[in-house]
Amino acid sequence: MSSDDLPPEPDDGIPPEATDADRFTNARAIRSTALFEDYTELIADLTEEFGEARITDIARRLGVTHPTANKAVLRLKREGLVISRPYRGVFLTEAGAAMAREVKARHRLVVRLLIAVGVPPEAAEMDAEGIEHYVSETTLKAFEVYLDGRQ
Amino acid sequence: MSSDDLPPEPDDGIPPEATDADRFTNARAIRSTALFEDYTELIADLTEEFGEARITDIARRLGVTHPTANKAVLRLKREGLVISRPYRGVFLTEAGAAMAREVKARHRLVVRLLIAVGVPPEAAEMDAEGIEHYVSETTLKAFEVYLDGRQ
DNA sequence: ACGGAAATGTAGCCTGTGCTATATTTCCAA
DNA sequence: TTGGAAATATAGCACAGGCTACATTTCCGT
Ligand SMILES: [Mn+2]
Ligand SMILES: [Mn+2]
Ligand SMILES: [Mn+2]
Ligand SMILES: [Mn+2]
Repeated sequence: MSSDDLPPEPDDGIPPEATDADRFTNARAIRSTALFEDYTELIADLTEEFGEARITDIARRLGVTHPTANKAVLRLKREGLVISRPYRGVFLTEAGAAMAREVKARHRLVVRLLIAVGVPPEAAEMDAEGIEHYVSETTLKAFEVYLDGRQ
Repeated sequence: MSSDDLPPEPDDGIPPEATDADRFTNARAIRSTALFEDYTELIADLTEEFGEARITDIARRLGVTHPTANKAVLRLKREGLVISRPYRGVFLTEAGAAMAREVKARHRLVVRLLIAVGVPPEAAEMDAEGIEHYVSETTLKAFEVYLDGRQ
């Protein structure tokens, strides 16, 4: 993103560990996509429930005003994640649907893992809404293995 | 924050579950403090290492430019988390130090738990940088219990 | 069929968080 | 001691993501 993906480092035998800056830069990058992930997941839910996702419903479920939801949908549109016509519902594109599926899977897995290690379901749901966005593919796989390994 | 803390709900026997909007609103609130948490934690680290935290070091470790770090420090100052004089180092106030301690404890606990369930240490460190901010007190307690309950 | 209510859109404001370019200050080595 | 390099500050731009106020469109009950 900012510097090279993984600077080769002069061959001094030291493994190219992730530096502090790498970690923070990674977290910042994720932060900027987290909102889109929540929107696509929610739009998928609403579409399943009602056949379409209306701006008002999106706004209410997210706890924001509708102008805020409307603006976000414009950004989603610009990114090719949704399509919509004025005064009509919002629908996911293939890319948007793919993101929704991916996020939903992550969401469920995080909740399951939290509950498995003893977190009360209510707290697990609450915390997962933020955590889900920061769980890497590697970590996700580890969660799966852990959850499978205890039937 | 936005509406009441927990609306009592007309006494219909239904337990006042956290609604979707509550979860998203919670996540948004946390998102706005996550940056401060990272700064205070980092300033504590630098102060321990070098006796003070210089803007340049803060910026480098976070992977941002120094004007960005400088502006953030102004906000931290306004919030009473740090003190600093122009062209000098940045120091935590008591409130800032308290936040740093709290965040660092959370950070370590999250990393430990991730590793305990099988996440590779490298990935655990990376993901924890984002996850740490979204782990509630309840979840943290559960992590402690889980980690203690295995030797 | 139509008129008011509900939904949606738009304008415009604010703050946060990033950046580059430039000015100022401090520090250090000759 | 002093001049250039390094560090820090400031100005100003951009965009995200909140909000309120107001305009427009759609929907629905009479
Ligand atoms: Mn979420
Ligand atoms: Mn989610
Ligand atoms: Mn962090
Ligand atoms: Mn941290």
